Amino acid sequence: MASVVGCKWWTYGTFFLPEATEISKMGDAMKKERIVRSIAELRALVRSTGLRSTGPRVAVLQQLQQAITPMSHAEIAAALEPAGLDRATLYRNLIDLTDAGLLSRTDHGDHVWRFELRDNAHGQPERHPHFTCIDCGEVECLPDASIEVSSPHRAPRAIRDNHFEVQITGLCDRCTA
Amino acid sequence: MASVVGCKWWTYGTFFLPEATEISKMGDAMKKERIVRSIAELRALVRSTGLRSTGPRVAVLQQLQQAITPMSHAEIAAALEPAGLDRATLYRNLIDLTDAGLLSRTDHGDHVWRFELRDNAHGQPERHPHFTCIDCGEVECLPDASIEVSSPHRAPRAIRDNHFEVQITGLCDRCTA
DNA sequence: ATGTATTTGCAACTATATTGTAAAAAGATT
DNA sequence: AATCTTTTTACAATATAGTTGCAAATACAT
Repeated sequence: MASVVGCKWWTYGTFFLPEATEISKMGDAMKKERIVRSIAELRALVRSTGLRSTGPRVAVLQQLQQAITPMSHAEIAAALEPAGLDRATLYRNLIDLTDAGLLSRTDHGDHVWRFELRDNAHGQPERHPHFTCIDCGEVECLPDASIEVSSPHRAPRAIRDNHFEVQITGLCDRCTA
Repeated sequence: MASVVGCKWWTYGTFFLPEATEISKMGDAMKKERIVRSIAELRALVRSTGLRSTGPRVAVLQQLQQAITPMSHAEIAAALEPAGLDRATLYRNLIDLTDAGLLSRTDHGDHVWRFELRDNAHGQPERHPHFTCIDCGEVECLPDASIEVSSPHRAPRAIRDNHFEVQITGLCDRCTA
């Protein structure tokens, strides 16, 4: 008799996200921007992109909306594998949700892909620069206003048109001390 | 009788670098900064760091001093493996030369480590921002003056102290068209 | 020339990410 | 609610990137 295997995601809700990330650590600016969506809203959000609303996808979105910084595949897997999520499925979902425009996938200078919930609230996707510590790897969100990119002659048009992402690397305060 | 294997690097010189990268593609600013060192100078440079001057190391430096943009491990390997350089040796040398301060290792936002000759000519290591195309992956060096980072309250100290690297991603002119 | 520590080349290995697939689930239709 | 079609999942197998172990070869100080 075959052992019972299969999807453990037939329940949407409480058993996801065993450890909630501490939202209290967020800066005020980040807190203000944050929109916390219900399970039903997340399901609708997924379906609005044409993708089907599945347990793993909602769990990923719910995890990321609780995160205070972009999360790597490994970090998300650590949070959701205990509940039965498959690593390959997670990879595919992260790519699918990114292609669908719900997530952004960035390499913050430390050679690790990190995923972040995109806030498309105001039509234009919200954007802010990130600071990554070259020592401990911690990623910090910076206010948008902190970077001024001038456009010298010969600079790519994307810079002149303000269509770009900025990534800063250095030693964080904790690792400097 | 054992087959003849071993180091093919006993000759320093001409047979390295089968295809020279086109220096003519460089912008004027980059050209001006460029210092082209002889084999003897490169050997001395390596030894000045405490590392031994070996064929593979000099070949790597010579390759990078001809490159107009940072090069990935794969690109360097493609250039030097035909001459007999081992992949693992290349990995180790890139790390060693980086640790010694002769190279910089950066991820330009596309999840590929790239290496660049550092110009320590004026005591302070030269630094400039990079622009990486999110479509074709091409990396472009930008003039240092093009980025202005203001330091808002709560920003990491490294930003205030001007100790950081800047990486910009977007669509390059070719991929925009 | 000789001796010693470093470095190389090769192979084995780990970690990270992708692909193939049968079975299961989502959502549309009845 | 039952059925149907397409998408998605879970597991396995595979690919890719990077690291480690070690005997032989090399660099370079003496």
